Amino acid sequence: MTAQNKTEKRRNEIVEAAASHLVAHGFQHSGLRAIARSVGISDRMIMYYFETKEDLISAALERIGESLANGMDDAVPLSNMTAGQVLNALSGALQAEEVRPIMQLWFEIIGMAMRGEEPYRQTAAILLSRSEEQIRSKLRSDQKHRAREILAALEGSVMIDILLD
Amino acid sequence: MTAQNKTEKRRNEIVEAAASHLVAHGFQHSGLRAIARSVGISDRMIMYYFETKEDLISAALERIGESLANGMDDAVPLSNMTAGQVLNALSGALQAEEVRPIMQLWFEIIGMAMRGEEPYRQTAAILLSRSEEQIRSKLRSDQKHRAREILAALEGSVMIDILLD
DNA sequence: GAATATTTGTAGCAGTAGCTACGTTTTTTT
DNA sequence: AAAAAAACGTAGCTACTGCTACAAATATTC
Repeated sequence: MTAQNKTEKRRNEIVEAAASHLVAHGFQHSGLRAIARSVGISDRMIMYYFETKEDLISAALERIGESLANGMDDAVPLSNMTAGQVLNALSGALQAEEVRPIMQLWFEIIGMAMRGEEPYRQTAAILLSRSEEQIRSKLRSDQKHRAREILAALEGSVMIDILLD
Repeated sequence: MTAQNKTEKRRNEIVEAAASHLVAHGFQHSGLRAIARSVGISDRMIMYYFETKEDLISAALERIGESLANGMDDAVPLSNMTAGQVLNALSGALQAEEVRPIMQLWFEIIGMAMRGEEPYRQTAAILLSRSEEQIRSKLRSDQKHRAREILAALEGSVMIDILLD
C-alpha cells in the first residue's frame, strides 16, 4: 500500500480526469479551463495542485502511455511469434474502436513532438522505444532484429487507417 | 503561360514565402504576425490578399504537397519495381536531411488532422491517397496490391527516424 | 491635373491562453 | 476554543490570437 496523503490522492484523481478529457477531446480543446470543467473544479485549483499546466499534462500523458503499453502487451499474450503474427495482433488491437481516441491523441503528441517541444518529444520517444522493446520481446529469436520494422509498419498502418476512413 | 495579374502574382509570392516559413518553423511559430514578418509585409497585408489565415495556409500546404509528390516521384524513376525496391528508394529519399523539415511539417499536419480539423484533415487525406497511387504506379503488376502496406511502412519508418534520433 | 480606385501603415478590437493576487472558507493542530 | 495551515472562489492580469476600422499614401483613369 503506497503511502498517499490527501493532497496526492486528489492530484491523482485530477490527473486521471485530465487524461480522460485529453483522450476524449484532444489537445486543441484542452485548455486549463476546459480541463478544469471536465474534472469538476476551477482552473485555479489545477494551478494549486500543479506547478504548471505542463506538469499536469506530463502526468496525464504518462498514465495514457502506461495504459497503451498494457493494451499492447495484452494483445500479444504469447512470445516466440513471427513478425507477421505480432504485426497482425497489434494492428488489430490498436485499430479497435475503443482504442481509436487514444491513437488519435498519440498522433497528436507525435505532431507536437516533431519540433522538439517538451514534454511531447520525450513522451513520444519513450513510448516508441518501449513499444519497440515490447515487440522484440514477443518475437522469436531469429526475428528480433525486425522489431523496429514491425513498429514502423504498425504506426503507419494505424495512422493511415484513421486518416483514410 | 498563365495569365496572372499583379495581385495574383503577389498572392503567389506570399504563398511561396509562407510555405517556406511553415516548413522552416512549423505551425507553432506560424502566427499571422510571424508569417508576415517572414514574408516581409505586415499581417494587415496578408488579410488584404487573403480572406482568412486558413486560405493562406491551405494554399501553402498545397504547394508543399506538390513539391513532396514531385520528390517522391523523382526518388523512384523506374516502374515495374518490387515492393522492397520502392520502399528502399522512398525511405531513402524521405529521410534525406534536406527533406526532414518537410516531413516534420507533414507529421504536424497529421497531428492536427487527427480530430478532423480542416484544412488539415483534407490535406492529409489527399496527400496520403496520392502517395498510395504514386507507389502503386511504380510497382510491377503482381505487387500493386501492396501499395498501402508500403506507404504505411514508409510513413512509420520516417516518423520513427525523426523521433528516435 | 483632378478624380477615382488600389494599396498599405497604425492602431486596436474581442477572444483566449496560462497564470496569479487576494480574500474567504474549511480543516487541522494545540 | 484559539491559532495555524490547508483548500478553494472570484476576479483579473499580461501576452497573444485572428482580424478590422480608419486614414494616409500611391497608382490609375479620365
